Amino acid sequence: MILLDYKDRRPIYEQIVERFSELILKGALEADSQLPSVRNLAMELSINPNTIQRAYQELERQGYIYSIKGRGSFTAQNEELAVNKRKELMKEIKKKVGEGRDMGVEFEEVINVVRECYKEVPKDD
Amino acid sequence: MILLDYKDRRPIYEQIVERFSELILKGALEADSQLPSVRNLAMELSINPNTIQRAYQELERQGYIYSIKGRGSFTAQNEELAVNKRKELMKEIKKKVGEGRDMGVEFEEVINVVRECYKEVPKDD
Amino acid sequence: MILLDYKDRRPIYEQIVERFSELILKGALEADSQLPSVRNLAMELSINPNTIQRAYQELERQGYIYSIKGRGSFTAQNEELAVNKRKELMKEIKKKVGEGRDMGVEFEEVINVVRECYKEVPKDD
Amino acid sequence: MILLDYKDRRPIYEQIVERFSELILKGALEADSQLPSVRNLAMELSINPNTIQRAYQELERQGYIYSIKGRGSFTAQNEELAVNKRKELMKEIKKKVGEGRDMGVEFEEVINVVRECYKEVPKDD
DNA sequence: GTGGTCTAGACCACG
DNA sequence: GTGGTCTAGACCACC
Repeated sequence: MILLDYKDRRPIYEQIVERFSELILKGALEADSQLPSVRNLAMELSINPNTIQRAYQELERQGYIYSIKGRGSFTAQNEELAVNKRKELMKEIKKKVGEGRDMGVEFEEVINVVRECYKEVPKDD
Repeated sequence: MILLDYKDRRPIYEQIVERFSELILKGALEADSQLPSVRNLAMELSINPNTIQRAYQELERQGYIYSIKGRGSFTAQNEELAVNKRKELMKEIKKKVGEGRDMGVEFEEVINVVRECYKEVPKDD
Repeated sequence: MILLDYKDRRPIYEQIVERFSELILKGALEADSQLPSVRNLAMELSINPNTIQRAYQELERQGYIYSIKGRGSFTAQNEELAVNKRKELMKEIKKKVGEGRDMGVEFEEVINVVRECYKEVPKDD
Repeated sequence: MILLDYKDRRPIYEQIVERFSELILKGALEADSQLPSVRNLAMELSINPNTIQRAYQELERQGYIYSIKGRGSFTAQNEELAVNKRKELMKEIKKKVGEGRDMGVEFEEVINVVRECYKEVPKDD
């Protein structure tokens, strides 16, 4: 469910946050479904529970999940978050495309890449 | 020429590296033109010369510039670098577009964003 | 009668305590009226009877209710409690107003807020 | 500068966050002035550096301070934050006054308390 | 020196 | 069992 990349410069907790937020935004996790417990996930990934704790806390702060002491952590499925994320994503794409244009990438080349993406069959991993 | 953002999470030297590599790749700096000396640039930006030194080292390591002892540092204008950078950029765009697709962004929406980018007059920032 | 907020950071039992003490202090519950039984309330709220038990214990400890073995729990309508609560409330208001003053809130602004509160028709929530 | 209350139910890091945000909002700390280093403050308060780290991280997240690796942490003096905080404060006061009203506190009593607050000479502690 | 991340292990409150 | 806080101590990147 979660794959860690220790060579990645980003901290582990951030990778976990990104992975879960992705799953939630894609709708791969249903609303109010329970996440693995802090201790279990820590064992599974062979890392310290504190690191999971931190990731979950960040996810809660960002509105992706909510945690109840003594019960567990659950997905929040906030539609507003998804909208914002999509907007942000489009902005990033725009920025990247702009950079490419400045470096001499042709319009058709970009279009082809986009077309390729949408040819593929969407897959949940 | 260089604007530092102290509130940016990235280290200063990385900001400098990115700025120069951008200028070089976009062709804003001609080949073999001389960069400001470590000491001058450090003074101008009011930062430690070590930080500039580190940025220049990194730029040299990546092939963007070359240094001649006692003479200074010069832009390398390496075409291979530009090709790689463009490839990398396209990969990133592909990844972002894929994410958008998984989150329900429509094909046309992406195409429109790309079109918009190419309608604008290219500008240096 | 009782609404639980699972996303609230405060423990369930504390929410129950607060709700009952509020009802009692406001006079919404008459003196010596019987509270729902631990078992019934637990069923109604779909939570563990232990949690209700704990809430009732806390309410008894604070003097809001009294329990008779085999009979049930009853409201205490303790006038002293109400006086203390009012004093505590005034202290809190004083503290908040002081904070506001330190942050530059004008005297008139506070007075207006207070006036507004007393213009409204009192409502039970 | 910071006083910890170990009897307080709130976690230590939260007390630190509150204290600093108060000082910043009141203007007791000038903009861009350096905060004590994580290690120093930890030593001074005889607590673990991680706890300070967490407090500073939270302060940064909320926009009260900004931290630069290798340099230190600095106050941000964000005016928007102050405005929001004042609004929030007025809301809280309104709520408390409403509670008091429901419990039989007279209008004049509240007004007197407010007047008292504004009679006092403002003091920084 | 600075902030930032992580581990190991403990204790608490909650259900 | 659950999440939340804290300590002690380590290592890293940055300046």
